[in-house]
Amino acid sequence: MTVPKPPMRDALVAAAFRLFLERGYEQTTVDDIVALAGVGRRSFFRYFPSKEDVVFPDHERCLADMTEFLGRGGDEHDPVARVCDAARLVLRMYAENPTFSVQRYRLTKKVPGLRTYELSVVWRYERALAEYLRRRFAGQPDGTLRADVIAAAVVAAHNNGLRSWLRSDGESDASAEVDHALALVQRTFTPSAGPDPAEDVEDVVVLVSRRGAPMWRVVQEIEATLGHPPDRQN
Amino acid sequence: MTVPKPPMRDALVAAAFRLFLERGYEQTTVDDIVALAGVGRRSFFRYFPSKEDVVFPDHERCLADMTEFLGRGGDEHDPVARVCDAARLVLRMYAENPTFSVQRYRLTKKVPGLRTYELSVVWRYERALAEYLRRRFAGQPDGTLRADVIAAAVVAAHNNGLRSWLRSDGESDASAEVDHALALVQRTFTPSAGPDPAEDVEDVVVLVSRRGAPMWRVVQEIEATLGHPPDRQN
DNA sequence: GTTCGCAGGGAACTCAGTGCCATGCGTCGC
DNA sequence: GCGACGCATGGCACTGAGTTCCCTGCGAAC
Repeated sequence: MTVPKPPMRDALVAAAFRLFLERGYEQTTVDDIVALAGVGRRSFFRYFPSKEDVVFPDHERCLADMTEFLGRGGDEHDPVARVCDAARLVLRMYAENPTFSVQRYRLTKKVPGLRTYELSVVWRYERALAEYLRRRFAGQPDGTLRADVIAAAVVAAHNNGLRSWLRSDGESDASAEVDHALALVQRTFTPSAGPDPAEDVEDVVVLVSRRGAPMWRVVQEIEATLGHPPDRQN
Repeated sequence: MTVPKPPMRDALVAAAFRLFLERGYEQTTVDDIVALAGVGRRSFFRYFPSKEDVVFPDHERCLADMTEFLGRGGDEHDPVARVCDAARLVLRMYAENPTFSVQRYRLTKKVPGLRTYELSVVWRYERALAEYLRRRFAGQPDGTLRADVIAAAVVAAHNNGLRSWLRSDGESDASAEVDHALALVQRTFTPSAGPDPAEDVEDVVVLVSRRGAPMWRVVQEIEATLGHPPDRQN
């Protein structure tokens, strides 16, 4: 894998952020960065495909981590809980370098180009989650639709918590914020999570009489059958 | 407002798409476009801030329409239903020019730069929806969180239906696809004020053997049992 | 007719990103 | 020890997007 870290890459990131912070992103040219880092211009683009990439130096690795996390099974767990855990990987990356994350947040908030770039990164996370859910929901009615919607909701909740933390300059409790946000999503999409500590589930047997009934009605019926009420809102 | 349509703008769009389709987006330079349209290069950037903008010539107007739609009251309706209706404005714009929309879809699917640009456009729609919901949910616990999540879910559902329609080359029923997708979201987030359209649902009978099973597993079983989308409301 | 305003044209510039090749440097084979 | 090879880096020139500044033509107003 990535055995030792290339020093040049880090030097470029450091130089870039120094200049971005003191004179702004758009006012800084790639030539400025490489001059400060003392390397050739061509080398910059060897490490970063574009000027924007230097602002998000670790997202590529994080995305790979998430893909790997979702790739290795976990199919015995609730799919929604699984993607929530996957989202927490991103939070962890942000939380590893609070000051860096806050600085970057301020940058992306100001510069439209960086905001757009960030969107494309977030989109890739969302697609990874959605693809996983699509696999888990394969064959189910509206499987891909539910997968897309849940993935989007998870990402939105995660970002809501994350940004709340970033706005506090990293003072608040990032995990608590995101956990709270993700809990809401999980509650919403896991149809009335009752005693959830899932163990042996082989012996689930279901009988539904009326095939034409709407799904939400079926769920309601199940909830009534199981005995715990659908704890709506809070 | 925009009294008569500027002919030059349309000429540029037409010329651009001719070239994009026959030789690809990245293989077409702005100089190629203005040469074909018979206008000066400078004029292109007067009408479109960037090369990408020529691919989405009407989104700016649509976004203004949505903002206006959400701006004028409607506060007596269900907020979720309201943003769903707002999302349908976008669908309508796509449906107005099916062939154009399908061509553009194929382009954006291939070209990463256009995909990214589209994301930034979609993001602005999502923000408009979220801002509206934040206003509606102001003062409520987790108001902004719920606003962000619901906006994301609505956009995801809309896009799911929209893309399904685009993939069918505009043959399927766009409204039906999107209505179906948005209905799922609305059902999920509207605090279940009872069975909504409530028709023949009395005869749903369910039997679940194992009470300790996780809810998601039960639902999965039900869906497998039903084997088909149970709630296709035509 | 002169003047004002404005839509468009055009040259020249900045800067991101790419392709090509030279250079330096360490390692391996002999 | 010596050439061969691979690899990281630097240098340079080129394309193409986007911008700045200024020119031209044309219609309306006075």
